[in-house]
Amino acid sequence: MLNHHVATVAARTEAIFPPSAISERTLAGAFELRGAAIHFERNVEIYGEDEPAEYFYQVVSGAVRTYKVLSDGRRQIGAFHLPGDVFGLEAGAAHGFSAEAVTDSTIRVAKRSGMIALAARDSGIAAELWASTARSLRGAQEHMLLLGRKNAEERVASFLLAMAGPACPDQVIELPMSRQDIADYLGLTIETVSRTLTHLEAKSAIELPSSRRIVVKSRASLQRLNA
Amino acid sequence: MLNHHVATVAARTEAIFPPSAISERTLAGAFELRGAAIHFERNVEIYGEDEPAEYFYQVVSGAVRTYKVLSDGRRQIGAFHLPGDVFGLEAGAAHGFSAEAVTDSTIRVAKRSGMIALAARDSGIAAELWASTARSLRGAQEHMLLLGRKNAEERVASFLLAMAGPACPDQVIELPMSRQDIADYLGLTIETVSRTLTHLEAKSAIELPSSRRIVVKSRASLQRLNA
DNA sequence: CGACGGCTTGATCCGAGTCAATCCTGGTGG
DNA sequence: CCACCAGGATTGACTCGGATCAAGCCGTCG
Repeated sequence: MLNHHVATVAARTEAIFPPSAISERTLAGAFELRGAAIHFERNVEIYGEDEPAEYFYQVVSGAVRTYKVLSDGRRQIGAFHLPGDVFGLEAGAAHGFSAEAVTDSTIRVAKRSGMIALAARDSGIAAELWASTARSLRGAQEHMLLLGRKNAEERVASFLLAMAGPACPDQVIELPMSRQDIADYLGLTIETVSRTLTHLEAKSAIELPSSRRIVVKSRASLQRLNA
Repeated sequence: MLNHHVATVAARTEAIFPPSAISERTLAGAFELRGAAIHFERNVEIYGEDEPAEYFYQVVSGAVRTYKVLSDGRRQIGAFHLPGDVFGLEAGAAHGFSAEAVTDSTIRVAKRSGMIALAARDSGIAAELWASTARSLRGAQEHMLLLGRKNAEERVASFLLAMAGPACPDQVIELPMSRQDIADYLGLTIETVSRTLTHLEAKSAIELPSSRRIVVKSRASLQRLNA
């Protein structure tokens, strides 16, 4: 989802409440209290499609990709989850897609049954659970527009703007994911992603000091591509 | 979403409870009691993107499309909603996408604020609200895979199988939507949709007695295209 | 009966995919 | 500290699936 919003909520929660005063009255707080923090190494599976959904997850550090694959191996990444993001919120009994660590990541894990019981008692938690799912849905809607109707240049520009977050001149983006991940997220091939980045550099919209680092030189020209 | 599941829940609810005994303990029941049924004519907007989200909606009869458009008019339909389906469930204050009636439709409308208040009191309602949103998210995930990674023939086959619902030999599909709607749902052009249908007919997977009616002759050959 | 809108069909084009070399570059071991 | 190596990234040549442009067709409704 590339959602920075949840991250700030989590950070704020930690800032306001010293550890001993963390409350279960918020989703982030509930994760703090009930969740074990587990470390996953790069490219390790967190859960697989159709596995029973036993836990809910929150990224503490690192990055996670959620995706589906066709039987012949074609992969579509639905979202990247960054620190603070909650994922794996299944209402049904089984996961609808798989999740893997993009980089070495720390993930807080909370029992689904416990969280649901908590939500049944506390309507505030229930509301946050719902809101978080609705936020994911909104991201998915936006992404369907990209996948169904945008060309390669527009897709890459949208991705860069989402990764860049709030405006800031000469912003440096540190990409946690490979070109293959970006391609599978944008519904393109690595070659097209690479060519498009090179092309954007030629137009001096961005700079590419290294393959995992991108400098946004002209946010405006990226935005123009977003229609 | 082409979700037949919710439809059956609604139908069951009506079957079990005579009107006077309808309970607010279920989402469908809450819609029954609190929702006004409104008629929308073909192609009429139900709500627009970025409008304040004042209501939740449930299809009683007809069909609804939810979609986003780019500034130059390119349109992506995220889901079709059939009788029983709930849509427009926004956790935020504004709608993230637009909704229009595909055909003349009756829509039950319930005040968002009332429904949220009800969910705060009744955790069962809260759970259903969340489950309904999660179901939409799952549909969106599936659709991202289609839009990002399937070819034209696979897209059309997936669509036909989703519209056909549970197996049944020589099943006749009555399409409520135009070729343009199908194209905008599948991320294709009308020409490609039309050609692909003709091609599937040539392979005797389907028959096309009229443009809004499709007979599934070989579910197996459609499924083979689904990978 | 004619006209209009939605659908189909055909011809051609083009953007992204495929296939095939390189080219880094970051990590390793000497 | 430097040379080497492997895997990811870039670049190029060519192909191809679906878009575009352009007629017709057909069913419906006045």
